[in-house]
Amino acid sequence: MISRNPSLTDQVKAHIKEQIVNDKFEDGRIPPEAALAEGLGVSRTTIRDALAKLEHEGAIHRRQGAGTFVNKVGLQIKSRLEEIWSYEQVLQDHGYTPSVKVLSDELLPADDEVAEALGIAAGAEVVVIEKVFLEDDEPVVLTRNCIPAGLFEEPAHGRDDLPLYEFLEEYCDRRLTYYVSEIVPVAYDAAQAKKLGVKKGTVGLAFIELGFDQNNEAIVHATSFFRDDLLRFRIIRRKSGT
Amino acid sequence: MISRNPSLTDQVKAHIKEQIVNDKFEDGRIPPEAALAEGLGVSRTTIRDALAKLEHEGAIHRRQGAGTFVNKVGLQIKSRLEEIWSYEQVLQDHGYTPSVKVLSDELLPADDEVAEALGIAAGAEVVVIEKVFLEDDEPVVLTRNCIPAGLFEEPAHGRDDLPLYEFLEEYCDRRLTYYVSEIVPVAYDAAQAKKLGVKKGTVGLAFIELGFDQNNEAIVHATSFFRDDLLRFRIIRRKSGT
DNA sequence: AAGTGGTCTAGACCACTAT
DNA sequence: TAGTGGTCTAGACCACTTC
Repeated sequence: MISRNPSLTDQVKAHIKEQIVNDKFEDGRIPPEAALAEGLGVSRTTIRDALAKLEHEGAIHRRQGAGTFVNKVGLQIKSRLEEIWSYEQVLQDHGYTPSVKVLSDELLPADDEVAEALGIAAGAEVVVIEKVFLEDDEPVVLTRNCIPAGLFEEPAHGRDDLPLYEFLEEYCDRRLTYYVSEIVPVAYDAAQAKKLGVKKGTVGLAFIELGFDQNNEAIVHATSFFRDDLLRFRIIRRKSGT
Repeated sequence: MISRNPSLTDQVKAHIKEQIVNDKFEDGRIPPEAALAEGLGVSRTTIRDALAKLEHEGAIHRRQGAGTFVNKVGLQIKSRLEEIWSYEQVLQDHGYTPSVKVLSDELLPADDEVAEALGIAAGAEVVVIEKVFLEDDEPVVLTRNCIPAGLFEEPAHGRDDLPLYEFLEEYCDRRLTYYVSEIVPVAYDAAQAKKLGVKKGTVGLAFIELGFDQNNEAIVHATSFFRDDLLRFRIIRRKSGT
């Protein structure tokens, strides 16, 4: 029936997700795992892996002994904090048509905090790209990315408007795999407020984060500032055997 | 070797985690899955499930073809946003010795927002418990929980200082299984500032959230306010095939 | 070429829920 | 008691990294 890559599990997941969003399951009840497995000609393990992913992102709810059900509340959640990858995508998910404006793209000596986080010498050069994401000329997100200059094999001319992970893949040959993000409430200073189109002192959310590549090396220090009146983040918090 | 409950997977996970934190693996390299499976007398699936959980919480890093490694950065993260369950635990993880003070415990008519979120009639009665969590008499977290009065089989006398999930299990016979949380930056008003021991207008983080039970029913509406100078949240953000 | 993690299968049994 | 999801096994093959 199906080809590899994306994996069988991901194809099954997409298949079930599609049926969910198109409301194909009566009473919000999803068929038993055994029935799904037989119906799609795959093993129950594959079905379970797909359902586990759907449950994790809040689309379904499973109860041992009872069954698997569509989770209406979870389906409504846009911009799940732990899954944010590109701000263009976040804005699109909110129904906006996003655009991006590069405010600056400079080679600067790293300040101490950034240098330590990236594991480079204090004062070593970093490429600093400042961007703002807008919808209909209204700023929603302001970002500042610092990338060690040593990572570049050649100067990156003019493509600094690319999503960061594409930019890093293109010019540094590194794949961004995860961020460790600190969530900080801030009152915007004059400079930030101007770039975000709000009054000085307006309250907003900031991410201070470090991005790592496939070899678990820190490759980017990023700070992002958000318009709380235009974009809010949600997250599903579960009990977990830490 | 081992008994069920906690599951084999969780026992294996705890076993490996212990070796990680005690630095038993040379060069931060974790043995191949096949070796772990043979060594512990379990199947490779069980090992993989345990490693998947450890990777998800940031303790390890896996690379196809290369191996499995200890993730020093991830290990240092306390208070991972998506895993917070009791604030006592959060404060303990930060090395504080927490205490809790109940500010109020009343039966009130629900306001419209809370009533709609909980799916009860506007003005229906809710039990409202306001608590503050402290370390050395210094407030760190302020919470306000609203529980539909109809969930109580008997009045809950005096045990409102219990962690919320224990309280709900004890008096309402419901197990809190997950929260959907909205993350909001705020400037504290006079009343909030006084309870948190900060100046009016201080910036902080708030959670506005809805807690669900094992049957996916909303059972509690909660708001929490934090002292940003004493407690910060972190999260690992990964690419995920949504 | 050897060794690693990633995907998938087929099947067994357990724990829990409904009726 | 029947049916559901949860755990675990043993084994096959694939994709990728390392040497």
